[in-house]
Amino acid sequence: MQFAGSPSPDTPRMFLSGTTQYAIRAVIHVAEHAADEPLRVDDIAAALDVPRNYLSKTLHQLVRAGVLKSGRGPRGGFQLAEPPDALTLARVAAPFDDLANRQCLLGRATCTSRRPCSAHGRWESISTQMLTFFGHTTIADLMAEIAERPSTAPVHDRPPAASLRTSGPPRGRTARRARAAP
Amino acid sequence: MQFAGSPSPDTPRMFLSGTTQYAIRAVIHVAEHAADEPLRVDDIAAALDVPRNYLSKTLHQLVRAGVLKSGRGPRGGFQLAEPPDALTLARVAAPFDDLANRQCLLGRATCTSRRPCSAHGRWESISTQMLTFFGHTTIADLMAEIAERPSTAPVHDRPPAASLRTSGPPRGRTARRARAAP
DNA sequence: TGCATTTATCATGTGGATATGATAAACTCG
DNA sequence: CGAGTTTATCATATCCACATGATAAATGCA
Repeated sequence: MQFAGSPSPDTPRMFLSGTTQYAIRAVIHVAEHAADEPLRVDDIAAALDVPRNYLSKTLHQLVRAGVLKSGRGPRGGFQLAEPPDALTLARVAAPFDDLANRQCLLGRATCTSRRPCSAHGRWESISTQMLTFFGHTTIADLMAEIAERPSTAPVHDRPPAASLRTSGPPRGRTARRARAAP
Repeated sequence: MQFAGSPSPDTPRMFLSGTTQYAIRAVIHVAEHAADEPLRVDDIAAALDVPRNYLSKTLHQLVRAGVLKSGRGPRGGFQLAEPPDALTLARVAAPFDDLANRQCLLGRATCTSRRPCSAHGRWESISTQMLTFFGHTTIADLMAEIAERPSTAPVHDRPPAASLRTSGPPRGRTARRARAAP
């Protein structure tokens, strides 16, 4: 099956907004790092290759949404506010994109669940599957396996990760970031 | 399951662009009318409750795409260029929204079919179903039954719809369009 | 032919998503 | 405390989807 070879717009319309994509990727990236060491915006932005200042604002929204924790100053940065298997994509996307509230496929003002339009029923099953996907898939599901660990083991049975900083040992701070300060 | 009660944006992001929605609805509306009488922009815009001039431009793009035919002057207007069961949603949407070319869910530049990102496989099956939906659903599938019809019958167990008009009896043509010209 | 009708095209406006740069505020540590 | 680091916030800038209004071009008909 091969859709019409029309001219079509340059940038295909994305399912998730750019900001939502940034948010999910950022949370995944944070989750893939040691939980006891916060990640700075600069590092996240560099890793994702997205604009730093814009990402900063986006991360802040995730903090307000309770997805991330943040701290300022030296040793500041971002950490997960909850374990990765508790963070669904819907939860991460919520501040930017209300996935649950997608309405009539054709934008008909008169289309309701009472009087659905002709496209409604046909689209609904797919639409429902999408909601389920975003509601059930968690950040843990999308994390790359870190270091040693049976490659496909579910994230569940991992040790509690030392209570997310707040008290852990200083841990060296071995010269990450070779950026020369001017 | 109940997504986070976040503030969330005012206008939920639509799956199809507004213009694509206009286009599909317009084509359905044209298809629901007698094939031998062109429909004017004013009538279509009024029926869909969308801005007239903008719709005009959109309809013209459908003409260039071979979905509609148009004529100017008195007795001008728009008609289908092909029978409704030959017009898939993908075909109608193509000039505005390249559905087939949706890329990585998370917008990752490095995500390819060779090296898919962690979200890729999980999303793919849903994504594929959407493509199939738009590639298989036709305008004929979405047309309201014209004239007499059992009011709430589910769409399934309906008789095959008599090869979808194209040759049925003229079916009345009772005084449409009562606009008094000034 | 001349006029009314209707689509085609052009010029421009508006709002939101995305992005940038500068400044303020909070935090750590010598 | 004071200096350096890092997030939080503010003030704009840009681009595109969507929209508006005016004008041009084509068509049918008296």
